[in-house]
Amino acid sequence: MSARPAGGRPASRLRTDAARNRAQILSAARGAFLESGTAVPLEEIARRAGVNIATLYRRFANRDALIAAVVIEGFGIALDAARSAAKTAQADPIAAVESFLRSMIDSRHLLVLPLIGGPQTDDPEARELQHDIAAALEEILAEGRRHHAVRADVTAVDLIITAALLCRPLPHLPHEQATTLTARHLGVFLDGLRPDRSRTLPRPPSTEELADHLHGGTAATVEGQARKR
Amino acid sequence: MSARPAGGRPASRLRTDAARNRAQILSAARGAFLESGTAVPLEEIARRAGVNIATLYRRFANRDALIAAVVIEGFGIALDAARSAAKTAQADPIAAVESFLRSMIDSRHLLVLPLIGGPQTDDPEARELQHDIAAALEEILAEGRRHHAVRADVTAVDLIITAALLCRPLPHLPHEQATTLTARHLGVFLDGLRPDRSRTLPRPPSTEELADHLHGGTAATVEGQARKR
Amino acid sequence: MSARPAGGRPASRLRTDAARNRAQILSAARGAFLESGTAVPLEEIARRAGVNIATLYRRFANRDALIAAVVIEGFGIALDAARSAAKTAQADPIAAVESFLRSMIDSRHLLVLPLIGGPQTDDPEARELQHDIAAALEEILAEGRRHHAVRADVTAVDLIITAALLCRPLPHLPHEQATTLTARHLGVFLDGLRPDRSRTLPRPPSTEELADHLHGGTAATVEGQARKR
Amino acid sequence: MSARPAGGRPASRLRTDAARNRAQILSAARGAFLESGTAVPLEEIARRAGVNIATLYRRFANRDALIAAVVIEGFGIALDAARSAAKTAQADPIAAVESFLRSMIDSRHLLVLPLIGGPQTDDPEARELQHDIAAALEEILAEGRRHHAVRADVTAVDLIITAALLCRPLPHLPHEQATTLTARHLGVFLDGLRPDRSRTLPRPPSTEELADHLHGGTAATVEGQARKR
DNA sequence: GATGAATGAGTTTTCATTCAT
DNA sequence: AATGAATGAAAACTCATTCAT
Repeated sequence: MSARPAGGRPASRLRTDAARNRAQILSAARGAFLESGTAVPLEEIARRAGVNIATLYRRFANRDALIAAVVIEGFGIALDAARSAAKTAQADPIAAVESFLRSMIDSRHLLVLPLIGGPQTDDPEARELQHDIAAALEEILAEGRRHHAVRADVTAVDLIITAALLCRPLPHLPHEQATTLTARHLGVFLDGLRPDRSRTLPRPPSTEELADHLHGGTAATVEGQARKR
Repeated sequence: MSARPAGGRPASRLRTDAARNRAQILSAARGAFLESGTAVPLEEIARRAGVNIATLYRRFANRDALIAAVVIEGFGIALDAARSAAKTAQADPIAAVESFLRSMIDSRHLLVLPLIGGPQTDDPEARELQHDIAAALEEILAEGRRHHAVRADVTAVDLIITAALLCRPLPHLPHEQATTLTARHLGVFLDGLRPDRSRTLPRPPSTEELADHLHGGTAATVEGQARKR
Repeated sequence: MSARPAGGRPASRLRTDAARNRAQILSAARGAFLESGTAVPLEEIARRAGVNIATLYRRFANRDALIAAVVIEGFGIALDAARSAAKTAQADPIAAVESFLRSMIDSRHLLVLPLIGGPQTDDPEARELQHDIAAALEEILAEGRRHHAVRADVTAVDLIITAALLCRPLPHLPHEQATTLTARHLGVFLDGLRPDRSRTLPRPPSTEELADHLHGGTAATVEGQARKR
Repeated sequence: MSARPAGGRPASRLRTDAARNRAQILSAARGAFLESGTAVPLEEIARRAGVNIATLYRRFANRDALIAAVVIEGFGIALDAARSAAKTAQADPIAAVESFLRSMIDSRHLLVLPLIGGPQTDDPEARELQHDIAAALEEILAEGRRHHAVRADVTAVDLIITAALLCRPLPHLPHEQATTLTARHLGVFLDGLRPDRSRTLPRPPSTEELADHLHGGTAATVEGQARKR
């Protein structure tokens, strides 16, 4: 489990009711982002949370801050999953990979597009979490390579990308079918992870090249945040 | 190749200049959607296209109509790719699958999220195109199964889903890196397609179950269209 | 009968098809004004008339010109009614008044608010028609006074005002009920026209005072043209 | 006097400043509707009221809501007038009718086309007010019939219609002349109300037939609201 | 003479954000 | 700390009017 509370920034100094408001706003934001994109009117989020818009603003300076908080929440969950999977890596590395990715898929409604595919945030806390996630995954892969259980040319970044691909919703499909189809894709992918591979993967970008982009930087979202407003 | 011009709806009865404007608007919309999401101000699209906003409205009744047109354009391209790949399926089915999926990735800037993952449209023309794409892919897979070149439990829908996953941009990454990482994911996936599979895929939804959703229905886009406005 | 064709400006020099277009536009305008007010989009009038908006503009320079034409058409009808009634004034003056006012009510869908209450126009032709109407009505009243059949303090302007009041639609009521209620009001009014009057009317504005306003001038419409656009 | 403040909807739960704004907007709307019709740009109303357009929208969801509020305000005034007149009915019924109708004319700038002739609203509050007005007028007429001071075939609806006819502005005429001419028409009408009538009125629509239309229903305004936009 | 097309100039409407209570 | 209220600034959408075919 991650050391910090999954919700992100310590809500320590908040009055009880204020803390409850904050949690409700985060939860409402998650749902609203999921249903209507990160460009939903903040007023709708406030309404869902049952608080006044001004209260939302007191808690989160602006839309970006709110997005960041939601993303960090998701990263916390992802980190928990990665570390949890890493603990089982010695016994069965590929099962650990599967466990991580399945866990990601199962809680993708909580993640709300964290990882790379999701809403932009350059919050330092988010960066740190991403770094820790990569480390845990690398640990799993190292174990896999040592046991010749996983093809050697796969990296932690590949797993993160895979998680990003799989977690993004297929908006036209009902949840259950989307889950099934995603699981099928994952099944094929996991089979492809075995070391008796038949094809060579293109050289991955170096970690350095990637570092900046894995985190902040300028984003070009396709379906994305659209206007920042 | 598809019979219809890749541009989608027959621009038949349009005056020459009007047809040119229409094409420019579509192209501008594609680019703008790609960069800023489908919620970009229509005025920016008009500006990019070098026409007045009212001209855009004369051609496309509203944002949804414009999105539908862009999607249909993308579906046309996807159909061309699927049919083109199907022609080579007899020689090497798995190469045909690879050809289709690479083609999708390479032209994802033209597709602008068509297939399942993309912006919603229930245009009947879009439905028809989706149906034709599925048919061409099924043809490839049938050939693959006959030659024992492709695992038997994979369906056309799996390929469509895969294309949808791979085509969606990783907004935080520069184009080149995104392409590389996507190609790596694809490499693993293709290896997983081989028939000597080690794991069983969950039962796919029946075509009937899927049919409705592959097309219209209620959408819940995450980063998606955001508010319809 | 009025000398000129009721349609207003002689459509003499128009090609046959152009003349037909002009008539269709006028008719469409009448209906549209009646249903949706004089601020209806001109494009809707064109659509109703089955012609292109540019054709409408070729025929009528702008909204005001179109309104004027419709009003003049109505004035022509009113003048016909007044003259027709005047012919019967000698036999029964008050019946002549009744005939005129009923005739106005019956054809109010053709009048589209001409007279004073209606859409503004300062077309000289309209002024002339108004003058002629007043003259015919005065003729009736003179006869009525001579026979002591009509109270002496009523003037042609009173009748015009009455026609204006009665012709304006009661938009919330179905046609039939509106007609009945208007007829009832008219009945009471006609009874009040008898010479054995019990009350004194306030002094009417002099013809000079009125002249300008009976015609053009600045208008302040209440439900009126609204924005000139 | 009516129990409710003439301003209509109880501004109860509004903050003091907000209530003041609301009143200013209503007043500005009344004036603007009067001068330029109910299709005036809402922005102009906001400007007159000295508030931002968004403030207007916060108070009134759209043009129709604003119109309804203005109409209700007018109905409140009309009800006050009717009840006030009813109190004097015993002494002189016809004077009470006159008092009501004159009162309507005098405050027609406050009414802004309430009653039947005016802008459409199907607000339940408006319906109730209309019903109460009719009741008060019927009371007057009953008294009149009892004293043989008013012809027996006249109903409350006739008086409402008369008020509607008289209150609608004659837009081409300056206020003073319009008032004089309206007063002259009223004079004749009142003389026609006397019981020694010479003509029979057409059968009035039953209250039931009328009920629905006196209130909501589909409207077809001539100069009216014009497009709803 | 007629029309498809284009556009400039509004108008309505919606938000993010700030302020005063 | 929470909220009702206000607002500036952007969009979306609509029209009258003109132009080129």
